[in-house]
Amino acid sequence: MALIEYDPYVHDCPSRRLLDRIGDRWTVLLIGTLEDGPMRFSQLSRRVDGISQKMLTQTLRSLEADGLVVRTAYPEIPPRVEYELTDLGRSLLAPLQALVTWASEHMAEVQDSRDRSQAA
Amino acid sequence: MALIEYDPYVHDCPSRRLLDRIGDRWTVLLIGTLEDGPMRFSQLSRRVDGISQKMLTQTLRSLEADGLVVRTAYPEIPPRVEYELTDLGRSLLAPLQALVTWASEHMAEVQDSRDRSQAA
DNA sequence: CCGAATCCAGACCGATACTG
DNA sequence: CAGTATCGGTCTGGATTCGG
Repeated sequence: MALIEYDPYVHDCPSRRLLDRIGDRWTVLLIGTLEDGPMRFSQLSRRVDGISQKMLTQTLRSLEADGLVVRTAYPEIPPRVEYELTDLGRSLLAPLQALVTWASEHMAEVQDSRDRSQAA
Repeated sequence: MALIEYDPYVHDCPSRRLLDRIGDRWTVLLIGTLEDGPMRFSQLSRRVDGISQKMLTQTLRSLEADGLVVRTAYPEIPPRVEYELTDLGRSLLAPLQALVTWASEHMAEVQDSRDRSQAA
């Protein structure tokens, strides 16, 4: 199978939509963090370094809408909300892992190349 | 190996930098197109639907800086320039393929989920 | 504790016009 | 053919403030 589908809607093919989804700054980090099991909002906030409350909320909502994460609110005082990967969400871990492995093996080369072209 | 590295630089880990790279609208489409072999600027322009000249140039320059693509200019009239994946660039095809496969298998579910939550 | 809502600076990117 | 330069709208996302 070719990597890209050459049709008039290539800019709207599944690959393109997936990349729209995971291409933002936080989605993959959140999925990777939730790999360890259900987690509360405040836990995620602490474990995902640098994320703002707004983006955490926003990204979780998107993941929920996409069916990758389930949100469970417990009607307690104080409120407790847990987020957990769905089966669909977990099925995305393997392909992401392939990318992460590539990154850990090759990003040094990429960085070297960047540095060299920066010098020029 | 965990998907995400939990250190103070999690927002700057290799995975993060890779995603910064391939997360934009065109990078993956270009790499996928160049899978078929060396290609000229105008060919790329035609095959990657919807890309503007500006973004094509810009994305190719980034890919070149990262060592994923080589640019070869032939001093002819009219000018001819060819772009080709490096070994490093080609090594990225497999992990990307894993993502594309996931997308083709599961994006319908994601879309359904989106539609349902949109209705609500 | 878990968010929602607002404001706003800056990045992104398409369109257009021009060049060797 | 293969770009470069510039303009301007859109979108992102951080900071802040407020609510249940």
